[in-house]
Amino acid sequence: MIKVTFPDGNVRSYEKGVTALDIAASISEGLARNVLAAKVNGEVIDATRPIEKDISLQLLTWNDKGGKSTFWHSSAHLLAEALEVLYPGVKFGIGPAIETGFYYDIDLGDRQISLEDLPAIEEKMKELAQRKSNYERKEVSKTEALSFFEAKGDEYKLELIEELEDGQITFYQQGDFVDLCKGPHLVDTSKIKAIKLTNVAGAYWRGDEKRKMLTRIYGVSFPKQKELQEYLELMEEARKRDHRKLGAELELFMFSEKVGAGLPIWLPKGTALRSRLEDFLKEEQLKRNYTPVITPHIGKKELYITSGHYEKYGQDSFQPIQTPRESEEFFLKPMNCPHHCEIYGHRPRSYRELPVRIAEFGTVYRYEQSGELHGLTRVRSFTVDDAHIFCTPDQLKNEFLDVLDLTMHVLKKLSFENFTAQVSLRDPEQKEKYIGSDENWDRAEKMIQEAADEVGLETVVELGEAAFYGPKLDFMVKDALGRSWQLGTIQVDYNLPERFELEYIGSDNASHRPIMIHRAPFGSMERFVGVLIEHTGGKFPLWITPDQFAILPISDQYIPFAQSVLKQLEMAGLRGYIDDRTESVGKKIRDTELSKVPYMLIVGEKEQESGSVSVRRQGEGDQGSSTPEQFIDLVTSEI
RNA sequence: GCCGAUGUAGCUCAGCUGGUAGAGCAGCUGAUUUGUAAUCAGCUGGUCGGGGGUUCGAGUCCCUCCAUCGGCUCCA
Repeated sequence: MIKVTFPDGNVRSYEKGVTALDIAASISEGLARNVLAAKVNGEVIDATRPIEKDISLQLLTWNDKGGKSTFWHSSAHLLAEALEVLYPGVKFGIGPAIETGFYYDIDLGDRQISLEDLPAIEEKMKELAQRKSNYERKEVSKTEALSFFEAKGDEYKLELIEELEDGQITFYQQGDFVDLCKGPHLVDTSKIKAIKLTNVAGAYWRGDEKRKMLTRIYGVSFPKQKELQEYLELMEEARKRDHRKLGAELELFMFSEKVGAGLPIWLPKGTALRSRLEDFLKEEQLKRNYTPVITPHIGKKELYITSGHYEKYGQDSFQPIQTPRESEEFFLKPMNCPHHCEIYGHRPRSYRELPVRIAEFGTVYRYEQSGELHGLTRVRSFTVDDAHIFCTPDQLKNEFLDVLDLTMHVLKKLSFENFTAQVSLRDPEQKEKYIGSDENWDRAEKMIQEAADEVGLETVVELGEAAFYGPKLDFMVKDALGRSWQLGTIQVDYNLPERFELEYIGSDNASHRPIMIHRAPFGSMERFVGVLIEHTGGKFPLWITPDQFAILPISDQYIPFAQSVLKQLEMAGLRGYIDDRTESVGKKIRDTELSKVPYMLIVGEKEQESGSVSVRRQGEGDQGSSTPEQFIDLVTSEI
C-alpha cells in the first residue's frame, strides 16, 4: 500500500500501481469524469500513470492551469493527427499548449494552408476525437526513436531527439498518430468536444530567423461547446474594444503614411484625454517633491557612448543625423536617462539634497522592426512618464516604497483594480553577466521584495529577467476582459551613475556614488492610453473623458437656453458642447450614444420653462429631469 | 526584418473567368423645427495604396515599393 496526501492535508491509502484516475473514481464518479491530469509531487503527469510510492497528489481538472494545458496539449496532438490524415507526408515541428489554446508547427513542403482550409481540419479533428482513442505513453530508446522518425522522414523530430538523453524519451500515440512527447496527456480524445482553429501564421523553426519558416496553426478547444461559445464571445468583445478601432472612431489618434509608420498623431480629443492623465501625474509628483525638467529630443553620439547604449543598440537604432558643416552626429533620444544624468552631474551634489527626483514627460524614439508595429502599444515614438531618482543606498528602500505607492495610486485612480508585480532578479547561476557588486545586488533584490510585501503587492519572481544593470519590478495589470498588460516599471540602476561618474559629498566629506531608480507609473502615454481604451471600451472615467456631456436642444429655438446651461456648467468646471445641428432628437441621441459621451442633456420647451435639463446617461437611457445644479453635483460626486 | 493575408469614396463594403467603377452611412444643398438610438429629397465625392510591366484594353494578370492585419523574433 502507498500513502497519498491530498492538497487539503488528507491522507488516504491505495494499492501500489494505482492511477490518479482510479483515485478520482474512489472519491466520486463526477471527479473521475472531470479529471484531466494529475500533479504528483509538483509534477504534472498522465492521470493513467501508475503510482508506485507515497506521494502528494492534486487531481487536475479544467479549473486548474495544469489541467487546461494538458487538455490543449492533447488537442495539439489531435490537430497533428488530423493533419497527417489530410496532408500525408506533412512534417511536424513542435505542438505545445499556450496560454490560451495550442498550436502545431508543420512543414507542408510545397503545399500551403490558408484560413479557408481550417474548417475542414477542424471537422477532421472532431471526427477523430469522437473515436475515443486513448493517448498511450511509451518509453523508447534513443535508437528506436531515431529510427522511427528516420523512417517517417521527419527531420525536425530527429533534431529534437538528438538533443534528448537516452532513457528520457517517450512517445505518445492516439489512433494512428505517434509523436515524440514528454506528455502528459488526457486519457482519451473524447474529452475534446469543442474545437476552433483560430489562425495560421508563419513561425521560424525553433524561433530562429535563420532557419526554415514553418506553418503554425493555432487553435483552442474546450470540454464543452458552451465554453467555446463564451470564448468566441469574449474574442468578439475584445475585437469591439480594440484601441485601434476605437481610437479612430472616437477621433483620439491617427497614423499617417506620410508621417510614417509607428508614429502616432494625437488628435484633439486624444490630446485632451492624455493631457488630463499627464496633469494628474504631474500634480502627484509635485506633492512628492519631484523636480520637473525639459530636455531636447536629440543628443550627441558621445552621450550614448558614455551611457553604453551606443554599443548595445547603436546599430539597431534610428541612425544618427548630422550637422551639415561639422558632421557632428546626433541620435534621436531612445530614452531620457542620459540627459537626466547630465542634469544631476552639472554641479556638485551634497548628501543633504538627496534624493534628487528628476521628472519629465520625455518623448523617445526607438526603431522597431516594421512587422512589430501595433497601434499605440508598439510604436516608434512614445512619451515616457519618466523620472530618475538619485539617492543614497540608505534611501533606496524608502524611495522604492514611495514609487510603489504612487504607481498603485495611479492604477487605482484609473479603475485598474487587478494588478500584480513581476520582480525580475539576477540569474544566480550567471552572476558575472551583471554589473555592480554582489553585495549591492543582494541588497537591492531583497529590498524590492520587502517593499512589495510591505505595500501588500502580490509578486511573481522571475530569475534571470533582470536588466544587466539592476533588478526591476514591472506592474502587470489585468484589464476588464482579464487580459494582462505590462504597464508601469521601476528599475534600480547601478550602471549609469558609474558611467556618468555621478557623485555626492557625504557627511564624511568624501565622494560617494548615488544609486539611480528609473520609474514610469504609466509606462508610456501611448501604451497606457491604448490599454485604457481597451479596458474601458472607450467609456472613460468622467474626470479624463474628452467631453463629459452634450446638450441636445429639441429644436433650434432652444439653442439660446442650451447656451445658458452650457455656460453654467462650464463655470462649474465641467466640459461639454451643444449639438446645434438641425436634426431630430433621435438622431442627436444616437450620434452622442455612439460617440460614448457619458451624459446627454436634452432641453426643450418643458426644460426652458422650468429651467431644468432632462438627463440621459450613455448606455443606460433616460434618467429623468434635474436642475443644472443637481447635474453639476451628480457629475462632481462621480468624479 | 521574415512568413502569410489585405489595401476600391471620409467610414463599412460590392465589383464573376481582363471590356474602362457601385451601394449604405458620412459630407453638401433644400425642405422639415423635431421629446430619448437614424426625417425626407437632391447633389458632390474615387489617377481602385504608389510605381513599373503584360495586353487592343488592367480595379481584375505579373514585378516592385509602401501601409495595414495575423504570427515569428526583438524591446535600453
